[in-house]
Amino acid sequence: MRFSSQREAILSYIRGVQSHPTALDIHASVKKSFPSLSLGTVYRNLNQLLEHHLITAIKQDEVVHYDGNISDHQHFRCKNCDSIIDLEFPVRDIVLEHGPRFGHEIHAYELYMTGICKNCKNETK
Amino acid sequence: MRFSSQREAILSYIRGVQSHPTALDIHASVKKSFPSLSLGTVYRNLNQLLEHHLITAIKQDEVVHYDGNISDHQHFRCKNCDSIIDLEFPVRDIVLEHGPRFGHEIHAYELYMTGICKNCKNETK
DNA sequence: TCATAAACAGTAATTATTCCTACTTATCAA
DNA sequence: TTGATAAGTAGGAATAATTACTGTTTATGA
Repeated sequence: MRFSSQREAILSYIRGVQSHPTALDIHASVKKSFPSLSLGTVYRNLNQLLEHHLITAIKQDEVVHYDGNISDHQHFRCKNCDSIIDLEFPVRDIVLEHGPRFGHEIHAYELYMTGICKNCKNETK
Repeated sequence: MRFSSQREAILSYIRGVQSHPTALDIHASVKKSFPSLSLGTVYRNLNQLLEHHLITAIKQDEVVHYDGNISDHQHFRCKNCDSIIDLEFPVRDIVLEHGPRFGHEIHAYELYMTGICKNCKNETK
């Protein structure tokens, strides 16, 4: 995989934010420094970066969100403000403990939660 | 919510299979007994059934899959044969145990796994 | 420096899902 | 049992996220 300046800009943008941006978000932001950046290029690069495991995708929503944090963690989406928040649960442990008895080869897992985030909960009080 | 014959046919089809069908699958199958059934009707009913918690949706794939089993369970998708298999992990326990310390109100959770299923693993041996 | 494979921009195409409209049907009160 | 009406349906148009295509540009290794 080559590293074009567009690709680097896209990757460093994703790595630099906590917000789990969508392809459109990424396009809008990176376009500021690359005015000619096309949306197709964003998608192509996202797929390349995914294939090389440099980023991950969150697909539970209608739109795909991307995450530059590739450490083992989970996601929580607030139904009120729609933000996606990183959380850490010991999912790996229960997958390793209970997984083997089903007989399948489990390569990856993902725990996704929804509800009302701390901020929204306090605001409505 | 009224119960039209189409709606009943769609629900009983989903409840009667283990395969986690897509809207197209459901349309194709239920159309055999309701030749005039339109795809729009299938989608509208799926959304109604979801709202009333009579079915659940699996959104990790490119296409949405539907599940008539509303008990607490998890899903595993085989990357080889693409089938989705029900599994039971004690996810509820770790969400109840570790969830509260983050301060968010967790309403729902979903653990999704991918890998190679038992059958495909044995076939390639 | 050059050859070439990969990447790019721009645009067209695809596809799952939703929306819209006119018609039909289930339900419930009189 | 009959009407009124709100909900449901079929069929097709519209939407929107994503992918594919084309001709041009650029990164990389020899």
